[in-house]
Amino acid sequence: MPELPEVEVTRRSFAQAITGATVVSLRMGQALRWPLGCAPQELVGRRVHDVQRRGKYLLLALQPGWLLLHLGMSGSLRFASALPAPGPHDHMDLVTSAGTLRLNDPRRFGAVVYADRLDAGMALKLLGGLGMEPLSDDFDLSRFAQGLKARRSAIKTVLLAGDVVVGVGNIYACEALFQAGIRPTTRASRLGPVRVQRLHAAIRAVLARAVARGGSTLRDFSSADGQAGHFQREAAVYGRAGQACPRCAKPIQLLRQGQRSTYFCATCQRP
DNA sequence: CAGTGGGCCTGAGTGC
DNA sequence: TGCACTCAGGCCCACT
Repeated sequence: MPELPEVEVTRRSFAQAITGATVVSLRMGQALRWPLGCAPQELVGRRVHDVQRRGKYLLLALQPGWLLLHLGMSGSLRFASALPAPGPHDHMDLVTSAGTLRLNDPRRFGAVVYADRLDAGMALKLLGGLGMEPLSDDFDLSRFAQGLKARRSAIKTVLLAGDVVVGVGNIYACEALFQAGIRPTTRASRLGPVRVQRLHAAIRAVLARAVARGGSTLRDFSSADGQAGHFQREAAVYGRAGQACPRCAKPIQLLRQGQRSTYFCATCQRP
């Protein structure tokens, strides 16, 4: 489940290698979440001059234009000079002068979208509503507090929604709330300044550490150079229902919020 | 208007 | 062994 750390680790694993390369061809396989938005051959000859990230989107800066990539839930990228023939779940091969960027995504929740510019059309629709970047200076404590104050739903739901802060998926929402000592069901608007500050710091800390560990490999995530992540070994609560809380040794609880599993410690995380 | 829940997908896991 | 069923979850969108 690629969340922000996995997407960032993926970005770092091929950004340097592809920067400066020229698109040789683009092959699209089965339909993904949205259509590409242009004819694949239109991209031939364009130079890739940067690989950026916004939330869980990877943004390939072309000259001219942008290629937006989203890994959905089961997507992963590979970048190599030689790849085997594409399999049934390989939905994109971006062949460049430096190597081929391949998207593999069994569940096809991912997306590859071309946009002339980021501030119009489909790109604006996808990126326009995104919240603050948690690992950048953009993640301002007072704006975070303001954003939470305006929301009456459960804090975990607000984190997942991504319009206050981006990139915090189910795993890292559970972990950050544990680290901050906040019950996932607590209404966001009821968090006081001290707990908001703790949560702000916890989100940064959890995500930064996950990036440093190469992300979480729950099923089969790996970065574009094939490296698996290791953060899942350090998870305090996620996926550990019934096991001892690392802080107080009481059993970790599991509940459903929306359609999602929430893991928490009823002792360490206060409503 | 904010909030909630459905649907998209397929592979792994479970129970009979 | 094999089949039917459930679950995993990011994100858009229809609905309340």
